[in-house]
Order: sequence, then C-alpha cells, then structure tokens
Amino acid sequence: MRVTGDQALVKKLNKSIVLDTIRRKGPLSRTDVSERTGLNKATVSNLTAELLEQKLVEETGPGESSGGRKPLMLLFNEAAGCAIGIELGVTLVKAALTDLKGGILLERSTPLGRHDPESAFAAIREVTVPLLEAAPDTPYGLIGIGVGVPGMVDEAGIILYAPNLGWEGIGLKTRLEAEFGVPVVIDNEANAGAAGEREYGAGRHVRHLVYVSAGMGIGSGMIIDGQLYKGARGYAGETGHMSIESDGRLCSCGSRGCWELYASERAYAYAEASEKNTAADDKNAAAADQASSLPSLTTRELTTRARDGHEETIAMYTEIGRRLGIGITNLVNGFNPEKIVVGGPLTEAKEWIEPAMLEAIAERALPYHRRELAISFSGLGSRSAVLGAAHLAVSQFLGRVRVSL
Amino acid sequence: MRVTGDQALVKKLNKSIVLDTIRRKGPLSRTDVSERTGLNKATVSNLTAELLEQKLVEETGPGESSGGRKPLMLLFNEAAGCAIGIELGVTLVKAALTDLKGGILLERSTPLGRHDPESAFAAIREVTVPLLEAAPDTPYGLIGIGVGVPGMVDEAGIILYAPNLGWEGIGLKTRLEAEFGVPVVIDNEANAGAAGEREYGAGRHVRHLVYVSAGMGIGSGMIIDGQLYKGARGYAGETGHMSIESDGRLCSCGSRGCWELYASERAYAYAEASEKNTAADDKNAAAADQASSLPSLTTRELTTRARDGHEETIAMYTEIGRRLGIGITNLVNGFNPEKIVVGGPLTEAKEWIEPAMLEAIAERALPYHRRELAISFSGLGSRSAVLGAAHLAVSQFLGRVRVSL
DNA sequence: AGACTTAGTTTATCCAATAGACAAAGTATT
DNA sequence: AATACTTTGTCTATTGGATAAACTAAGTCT
Repeated sequence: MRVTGDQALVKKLNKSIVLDTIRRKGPLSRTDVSERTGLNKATVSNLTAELLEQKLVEETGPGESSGGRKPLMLLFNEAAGCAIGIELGVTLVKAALTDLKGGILLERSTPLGRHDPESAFAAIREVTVPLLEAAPDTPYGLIGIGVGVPGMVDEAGIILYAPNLGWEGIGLKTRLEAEFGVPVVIDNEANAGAAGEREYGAGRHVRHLVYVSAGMGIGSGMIIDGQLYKGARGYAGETGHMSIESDGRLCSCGSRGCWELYASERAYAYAEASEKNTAADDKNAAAADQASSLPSLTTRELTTRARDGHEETIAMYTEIGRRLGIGITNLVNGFNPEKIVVGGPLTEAKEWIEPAMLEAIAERALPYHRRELAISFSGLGSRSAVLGAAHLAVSQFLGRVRVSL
Repeated sequence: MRVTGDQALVKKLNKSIVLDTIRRKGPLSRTDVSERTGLNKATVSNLTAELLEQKLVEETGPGESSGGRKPLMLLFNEAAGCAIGIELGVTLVKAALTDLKGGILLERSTPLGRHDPESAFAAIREVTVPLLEAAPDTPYGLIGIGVGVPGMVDEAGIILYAPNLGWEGIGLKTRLEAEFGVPVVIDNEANAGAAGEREYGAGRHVRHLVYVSAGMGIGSGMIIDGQLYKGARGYAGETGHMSIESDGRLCSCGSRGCWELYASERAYAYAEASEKNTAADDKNAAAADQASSLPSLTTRELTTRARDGHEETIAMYTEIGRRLGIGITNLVNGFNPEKIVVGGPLTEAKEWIEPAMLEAIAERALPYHRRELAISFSGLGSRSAVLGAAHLAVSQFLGRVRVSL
C-alpha cells in the first residue's frame, strides 16, 4: 500500500520511535529519550504522556541525579497485555502465554497424534484454552495469537503447503480468529524462530540475521534490516531444498541433493540404510529408496548413542555438521548476514555437530563474509518458535513505522 | 541513521512520491497525480510548482479533455541533467552518457590490457573524458558517475576484493570524485546490472528481483522491495561461490563445487581438460589442476563452434545450462523472487543454454515458488551494468524516501 | 544560603497537508 | 449563441504536528 506523508504519519512514526526506544533501552528519562532519538524534549513529553495514558509505558519513580533534578524514569509496561505463541509441530503442539516483552507466564503442550486439520485444531484448542483462562487481567487483555507452522504460509495466513502434515490450503488464520476473537498471525516455523531469536535470543540488535532451523527438514528465517523477509509471495526461506549435490539424493520435492537430506534429521535414514548395505552408496538405488522413508531413530536416541561413544553415530553427526556448514556457507556468501543462528531439534546434537560445521564454514566461506560473521546456536532453545510467534502478535499490536532515506 | 518525523520529512516524502509518479507514469495531469497518489490536489499543485522550478518536471501543454477543462500535462524532464555509467570489466571498460531516464546519448569503450589500478584509471579517463565533453548543456550538468566493478565493494566505495583484477582495497570512489568533481557511486557489476534491468530492462515494475550475471564468474544482484539488497557489509550476492557440489571442483576461493565452476565461462576450462584426458573426471587431480587455469577459448569462439553443430560444444552448453538452472533453483527456493533475469557475457550462448536451464528449474524448483516465477534473459543485453551504474547515480541524485507501516 | 545543573513543561511560532470554495477553461445541450 | 454542466487547477482558512526558547521544578555543590 502506498503511503503518503501527513502529520498523522509523523506522529505515528515518532510515537513508534519513542515507544521502541523505551522498550529496548529502558528505563530512560524523557531527556534520555530526547537525546537518543533526536526528538525535541517537548515532543517526547507529549508522546510519552499519550503512551502513559495508553498504559504502554509506566513511570517507575525517580532515577539517579547527575547534579540536578532527578529524572522520572520511564519503562515499557510489558504487563499492558499478553500474547499467545503457538508452535504447531509435526508431533507436538506447544504454546506459551507471554507478556509483551516475551516473558513466559505459562506454557502448555500436547502431543499431536493425527495430522488431519480437525485433530490439529483440537490440539491447538487444548493448549490454548488453559492459557486463555490463566491470562492475567491487563488493560488490553490478549492482544493476539501467533502461530508457527511447518510449511509455507501466504500473506493471507493460509497454509499453502505443509508436507509433514499433509496439508494444502488450510485457512488457519480465519479459523483461529473466529474461534478466539483476537488477531492471529500465521507464519512459517523458521520465520517465527528467526523473529524469536532476533527479539529475545541470540540475534538481539542484529540487523541482518539468518536463522537456520534444522529438524525433520531445514527451513530458514531471514531477517533483513530488522524485518522478516518473506519474498514475493511469502515463501522465502525454503533453503532446505537448496541443492548442495547437483545429482545427489532424490528428494520428495522432485529435486536432487537437497540440503535437508544431508544436514537434517532426514539424513539419519541414509545413515541407517548405509549401515545395512555394506556396498552403500548414494547411487545405490535400493539404499536410496529405502532412505527416502522416514528414519527409524530419533535425535534423542541417537544423541544417547553418541554420548555412549558409538563411533558410527558420531561420524554421522560429524558429516551432518559438515553438510550444515556447507549449506550455511552458501547462505553466508549469498546473503552476507551479520549473524547466523542455528536452532531446531537437531541442535540437541550440537556437541557433535558444531566442530565440523564451524570447520566447514571456516574453510569455505569467502574471507570478507567470514570476517564479520558471528555464528551461534539458538539462545532460546526449543522455545525460539513459540516466543517468536508470540512476538509476531505483539509486534503487530504495537505497530511499527519505518522510514528510509 | 535513525530518522525522526517532522514536516520536512513529510514534504520530502510527498515530493518524492509526486516526482516518482510522474517519472514512471507520465505524462499525467496534476489531478491524475492527485488521484494516483492519494495526495490532495492542492498538495500536488504546490509540489509540482517546486519541481517545475527545479526543472525536474516540465509542462508539455494541454492534454485531451474528458468533458471539461483540458489538463496541463506534466512530464519528467529527463534532460535536466545527465549521468555517466561505467562498467569496469576485466578486458573492457565501457561507459555511457545518459539522460536522467537512462536514454543513451553517447557510448565509449576501450580494451583493458593491464590490470594495475593506474592502467584502469587511465582507461576510465579515456572513456569518460569524451563523454564529459559531449555532455549537453543542462540545468544540473553531470549529476554523477556510477561504476560497476567485478568485485566486492564496501559501503564507502572501496573495492575490497576483485580477484579478476587482482585488486584489494582500492579507493575508487574517492579517486574518481577528486578527478571529476561529481558524486560517484561504486557497486558490484551484478548489482549495477540488477539495477539496470529493474529500472530499464526486463525487471521493470518488479518488486523482488534476482539478476544473475554469468561471465567469467557468476554474481547476483538482489532487489528486495525495489531496493538493492547489500547485506550487512555490502557483500551480498556472491552466489558464484554457492556450492552446488559439496565435494566437487576445487575453487580458487578455497571452497569446493562453487556454482561458477559449472555454470560460467569458467566451466570451459573443465570441458577442455576433459577433452584432452579421456579418463577425465572431476576427481582426476591432473585434469582439475589443469582446469583451474583460465579457459583458452572465449564464448565468441565457442558459440561459433556451436552454431557449426559441434556436438561436444553443444553438450557443454547444455550442461552449463543445466547447472545454471540448478543454482537458480537454489536462489528461487530461498528467495522467492518474482522474477529472475539472467545476463552477462555467457548469455551470448543463450540459444544452447536456455532449454536445459529452464528444464532444470521446471524439474527442481518448489511448485509454489515456480508457479508465480518469471524467468527471462537480460533486456538490455551487454548494457545492463552500464545503464544500471548510471541509474545508481541518477537515483542518488533524485533521492528517494520510503515509508513502511 | 546562594549558585549552579538537570528535568520536564509551557508558549509562541512555523509549516505542510487538507477540505472546500472558487476561478478558469473546456464540453454538451438547447 | 446562450446556458448548464464538467473538469482542472488555485486560493483560503484550518488543523495539527514539531520545535526553540523561555520557564518552572527539583535537585547538587560549595
């Protein structure tokens, strides 16, 4: 939508700047805010007065004097409302009730046995209702629900394609909005995770961030200039289907050599197949077909084995780490992010994956890209997506105006 | 830089909107502009009055009446100034003098024999001076110079690394600004090409565009939401070093299986090596070492061969096309652009490359990404980078304010 | 106690967008 | 040709933001 400039826009922009400054750097005095933002003291005073009235900001009493009148400190009022973040996983539905700063008030989860939409809706209801009931009495109440789903989501919140759930074209947003009567944001699990890490985790204060979520597949959430990049239609980030082996393993997507076949839990199946076939080889059709089915072992089981010193398992994780590094290198060279954050269930095996991953990146990434690149694992653990989803709702509630010259 | 809102910003924004609307959709009447932008008629009148005074807009006389007073049509005055775009190639320096709408007024080029910076400066001077002298007398004169270079450029216009020129840390921007006394913009050749195609070529009106420039290497220019995406430090787009073969050919960058070893002119060397070694194989160390040197044949020579029906050459181009398609698929899945534009010297062999490229993309790209994806070859041919570079200068001159809610 | 500092508010001013009235310049109808 | 209607573009008064500067409030330092 094209936006023209008028005074309402100016006010919206400046109010958003003031709120954001207090939220991120608070507690601050009005004068601090004025100096940090460049806005006039009077402007800050007026806008904070409105924010106080809106209960989004609180005065927390006098601060330290630096040789004159004591400042009245301002703080973002994270208790002005609450949000619910939901991660719809393939086997598990997790949800958290948070305040506006991502503080967790209550969590619930339930296993997801069947994948039909009705079962999933029931599971979502099951985890959400207790949170709704436990929600504290706040000025704004529940401001929204964010959901991270394992699939592609379009701009209208329709789940276009979620292979691991067998879903196509499910209008989750409409359904949940009707059910709970609050705004709902649906996004890809990796995008939610990226938002979570960027806001509350390992990616704070990072402008250009790529979050790589490795589990049963690989997805990436890309944050460009502080904002989720969604691409032309909202499908960006399907890096799991980046081919790192032009004529490699056949993927269910129809392509070959997809990254996630080598560097996610999906790789387990190939390792299993190669254990059975002594003459195992990617070109061995039998092994490959066998492998394209789901792995029989879970990360939990395999990390136990690795901890017991099982060499083949450790070697497998080393190879997965190397392949993760190869794919990440591709993203680094193409995107030049400031930081890469790796998360998802696979990171339970971090211990055996990390060295090979870092080595591959160190050997293969372009020198200038590598030089100013930070790499870390998820700071929120298994909560990246849930907290990110909640933040998507908060972010939409608070609004944000951005100007670039 | 953080920007706060005030009336100056509002005016800048709206003026930029009015100018842009006239530039892109002109000729338009004031009323047309008002309706298209949503700005009040009076506002449009005031702003156009200033634009007329600034000579950036002209009144071209009355238009067709639709049952009332005839409108006074407004047109962007592309003759208000001129720009120079330069492409610093490895073997050739090209330059064009353009008006503010990318219309070419004069072109010059000169071969680049030696690669030391002084020789390159001399070549740039050689092509630029005649253009300066031929520049018509305009209100603003020469508004700036844009340069596309085969390497990585940082935000300050320093060429950090240009392997094909053997340059590291050359301050081209400062040097040229001192020499010509006008603002200079330096960017990667692929970024310049992307800007050119987006503004004047195959990517007009496309918000999310990836331009793939294939020549002696591969570089990409990524346009996100109408703006060049540069990454954290300005090095984004080095997709030529995306590995599409994890343990493939050894690249001079230190990595393996880099895309450009398979899908650019660099692949010629491997084809030559494999012709000589009957037992040729990527794993054959001798062949690979031999190949890592530069190819002995040029695209011009090879396309001649292909035209003559030389089967091995045609097979080589088919393979290059397939590999191009594989890499493009990776970009499409990750980026979800609206359009991919392929350009660069390699596209002279389009005839033999295109079918395999399109087939690979059709087979391998994810269905939803493919469905709304357009793919085309450069609309500006060998002028993408030169025109894009000129546009970078124009764009900086005209300024642009963007707001997102 | 008095001088100085710092925090935050009040006041007058400025400036751009806007709605609506209006003037200008056409077309359509009688 | 006269009149009614339409469309274009300008003019005028108003609105509502930000701002600088003056001012009040409330502290510290000597």
